[in-house]
Amino acid sequence: MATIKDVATLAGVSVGTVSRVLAKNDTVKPKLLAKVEAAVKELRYKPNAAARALRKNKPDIVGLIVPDITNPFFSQLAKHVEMAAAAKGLSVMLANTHDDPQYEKQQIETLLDRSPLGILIVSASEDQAENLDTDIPIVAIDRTYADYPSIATDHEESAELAARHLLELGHKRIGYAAGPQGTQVARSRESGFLSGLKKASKEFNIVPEINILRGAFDFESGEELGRIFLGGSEADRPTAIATASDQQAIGILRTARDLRIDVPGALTIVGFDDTPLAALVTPRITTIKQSISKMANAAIDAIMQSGDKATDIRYPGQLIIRGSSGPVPGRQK
Amino acid sequence: MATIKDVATLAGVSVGTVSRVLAKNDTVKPKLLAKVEAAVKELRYKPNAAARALRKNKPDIVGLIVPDITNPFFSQLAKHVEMAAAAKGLSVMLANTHDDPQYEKQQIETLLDRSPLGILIVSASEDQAENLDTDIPIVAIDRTYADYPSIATDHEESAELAARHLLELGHKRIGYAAGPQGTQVARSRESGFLSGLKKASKEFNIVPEINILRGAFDFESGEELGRIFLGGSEADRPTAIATASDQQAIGILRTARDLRIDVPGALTIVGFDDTPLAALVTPRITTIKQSISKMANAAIDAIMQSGDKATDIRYPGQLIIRGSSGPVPGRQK
DNA sequence: CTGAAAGCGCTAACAA
DNA sequence: TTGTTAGCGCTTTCAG
Repeated sequence: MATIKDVATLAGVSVGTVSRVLAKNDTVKPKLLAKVEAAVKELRYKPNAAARALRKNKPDIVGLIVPDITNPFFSQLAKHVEMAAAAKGLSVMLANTHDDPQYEKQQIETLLDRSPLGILIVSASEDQAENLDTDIPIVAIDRTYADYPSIATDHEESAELAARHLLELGHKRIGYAAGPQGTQVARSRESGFLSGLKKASKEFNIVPEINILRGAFDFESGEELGRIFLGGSEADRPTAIATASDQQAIGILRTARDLRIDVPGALTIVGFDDTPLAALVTPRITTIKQSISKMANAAIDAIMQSGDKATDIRYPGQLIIRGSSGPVPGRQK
Repeated sequence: MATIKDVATLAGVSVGTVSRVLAKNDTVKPKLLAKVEAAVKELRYKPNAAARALRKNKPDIVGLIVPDITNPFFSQLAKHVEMAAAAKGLSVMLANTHDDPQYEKQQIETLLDRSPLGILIVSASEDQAENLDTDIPIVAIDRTYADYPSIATDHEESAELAARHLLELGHKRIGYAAGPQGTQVARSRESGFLSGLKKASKEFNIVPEINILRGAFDFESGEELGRIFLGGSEADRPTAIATASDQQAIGILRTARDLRIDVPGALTIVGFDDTPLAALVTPRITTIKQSISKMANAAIDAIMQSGDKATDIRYPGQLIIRGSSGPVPGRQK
């Protein structure tokens, strides 16, 4: 590979001059400028990123750590992070933790070794995590991570939206499929749902019977919980189930279909996340949408500000009403 | 940030010695080694990646360029690439092209500027692309890219599997939802399906009537094509439709459901890719599975060999039979 | 406006 | 076994 020296020699100028034209420093005479540009072209010269980084000591990559890029929510996040980063001239380094705190630690270390501008993390270890021994700014997305600033949807408030929606539709026997209790995000959604129920209870004059079941965020867990929720007689089982994730919701939908329970006729289902999947199944799932692009942009901004003011940011979720939710059976439309 | 010099000073040794212990060079006396390690710890010393890269001139990142990380197939690919890379001590840089050849070019350029070990690309521009002006090894995955070696599923042969499956089930009126003709991969799958039909035609003694419709790979396109395929009378419309992607298959499934056409009772649907989605919908979709992890590993290997022997690799696809395919209506099970 | 030269932090000879 | 030192390719003073 050609170096800046080669270019300088070929153009008959000094390396300083070449560097100047590369930096678009306008203090170079047109004549020399042309010569240099010609030389650059001829030698197919590409400045060496490592040398530049070393000299300027200003990294232009950000690390993104997610539990599993295969999860639609995270892949959307990755996409938006990449876009937000690209808009600022940053590149993103991707790492998966496979939901393993041990592996997560390792991934963070190797990422840190690359001395990035900062690290964005959707943690698998959440609050058990300890603060890192580094000056590189770290910001948590979607969940918390140790004491680092976190940017997320207001899970509590968002889950309230779902609760309110169900009561508004007249549902009384309500199920809630919660996420793993080890995660802050699952706990927030659950408590938010409960408090939402309480608040809306007065407004709609309904005292709901609530049944909470807990599992993982994934599809299989949804199926499983669904079987428990829907195993009872028609008079016993919930007429509406809210969940902590779209995957759970879809799992429950499957179970409902297996049991020949009509959705939304006999059962209303509400998801969380608004993953693309939610709009693909039949019926399309009513869910809570998170502002992924806003979070991504805020995260990049936070990193670029070197995380000077380490403030948490919360974005409201948005209720997206689709085909999977309807009025309680027996009530006129 | 502390430098190697600081460590050397604190430990009372030379930078060379520090460098040696960092390199795990065993020619350092235990006494000094201990001192150095203590100093490293105390100063929280982290070697500077840029300086190291500059000096060694051996990059340890690979670039991965995909049209859209949000596409389940690509996110799975990204996951496996990341894993394969991590196993070799490499990190991966992610870039999306949003299916835009213009943007793709740009992404490649910025990636190239980071002088990675190599670049893995699932191209959006495919064969229209020109070879790049660089020595950095590039390998195409899933599709071709200019003249670079490509690692992919044998789309032709895999599509034949689908064709054979349909004929084996006794289907005669067959639809094929092809992908965009601008992509090699879509063309291969289509021609493979056709030739598979021809081959199996003798074996099963069926002369199929084939109807080909073309669209994008996505879900919406599937719905649209589905409406055309299934718009005719029951006697006219196909009893089986194979597709170029799972998304198309799911789109068609949706249409079928809207039209109250039973799957697989009245219509068999076969997808392609075996994305997680395929197993989530009802009924689960029969599809062709690609060996993503094998491709990812082969790609990383190819990059690490500096692409000396630029050979294409093709992996066979695998027919995954699930609920969306059944015998032609009227035939006994 | 341009050239010369001093490093950025690190590794790898080469000496000692 | 350890210290010294010459760069890796680039940017950026500082002179001129």
